Amino acid sequence: MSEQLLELLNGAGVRLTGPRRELAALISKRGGHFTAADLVADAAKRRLGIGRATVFRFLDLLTEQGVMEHVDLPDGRHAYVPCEPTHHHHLVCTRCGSVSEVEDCGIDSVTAEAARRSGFEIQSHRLELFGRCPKCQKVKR
Amino acid sequence: MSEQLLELLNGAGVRLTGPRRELAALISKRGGHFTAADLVADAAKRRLGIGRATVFRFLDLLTEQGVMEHVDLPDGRHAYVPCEPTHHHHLVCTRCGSVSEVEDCGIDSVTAEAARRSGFEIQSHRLELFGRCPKCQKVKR
DNA sequence: ACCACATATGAGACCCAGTCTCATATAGCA
DNA sequence: TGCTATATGAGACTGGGTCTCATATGTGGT
Repeated sequence: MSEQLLELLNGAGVRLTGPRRELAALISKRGGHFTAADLVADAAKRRLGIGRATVFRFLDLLTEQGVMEHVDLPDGRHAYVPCEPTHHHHLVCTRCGSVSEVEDCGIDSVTAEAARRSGFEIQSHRLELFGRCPKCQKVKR
Repeated sequence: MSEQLLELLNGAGVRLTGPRRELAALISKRGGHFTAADLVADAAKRRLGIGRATVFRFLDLLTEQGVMEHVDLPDGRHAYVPCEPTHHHHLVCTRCGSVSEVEDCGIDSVTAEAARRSGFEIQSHRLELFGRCPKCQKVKR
């Protein structure tokens, strides 16, 4: 799983450094979303000596490569989520934090309709869905 | 326009204080979105002696009342936008910053489809559309 | 019109996420 | 193996937002 990340970076003209390997492993060990602070804490816990700046730089790098994205949780916190480098939307479980991806599910007709009504020329959009994943639906509320 | 805000607050068991009246006026004077820093600067420019904390508290208050919302601009900046207290989505002009609202444009079928495919039970969603408003489309790029 | 008191305020310290700088280290090619 | 562009860590810095606490003020009851 973290090999995928490294492989991708390899093909993108970036160096495969020690810190990057370690961070890739930490990220893949966390399923779902996490905050930058989580990752910094993970690294600190293992005494890897990785600086905050390096963590943020790595997250930026992954984001540029399209395998990481920002999500704003319903409570306003910022999270990062690993994902496929194609256009898609996120389904975030508000209980366990896991994230699924859905491809376009007919959103184009929605944006077209919004454009028609408003006169806007729509360039991009952001859709985030929050709810309970199948596993968490089974847990009593 | 700012009367609407004040009227609403009046009915919500909050006090109509001087600073709140002034902030309501400043907000209604700005169409579209603005950042908290903008509002702080507006107040400072008029030497109203309003503290930062008061500005943020007022924005929170309006958000609780549903007449103000957070929007994350495509460039990552945080903005506040005044809006109707019903469920809707925002169309943000990336050139002039104006904001329009659109009501549900068939998004329910999209969320239903996403739920079907993923097994998630969807509780809420957030959709933001970015583009050019009718006025800005006429300006040469 | 006044009072009492809950609620709101301003000032500034504080916190957290993220960025920048710069001297040092290192991946990866020749 | 050695060279050099690229990446790193430390820590200062920024910007958005929160907290505290002593003071001020709106408002309901008289």
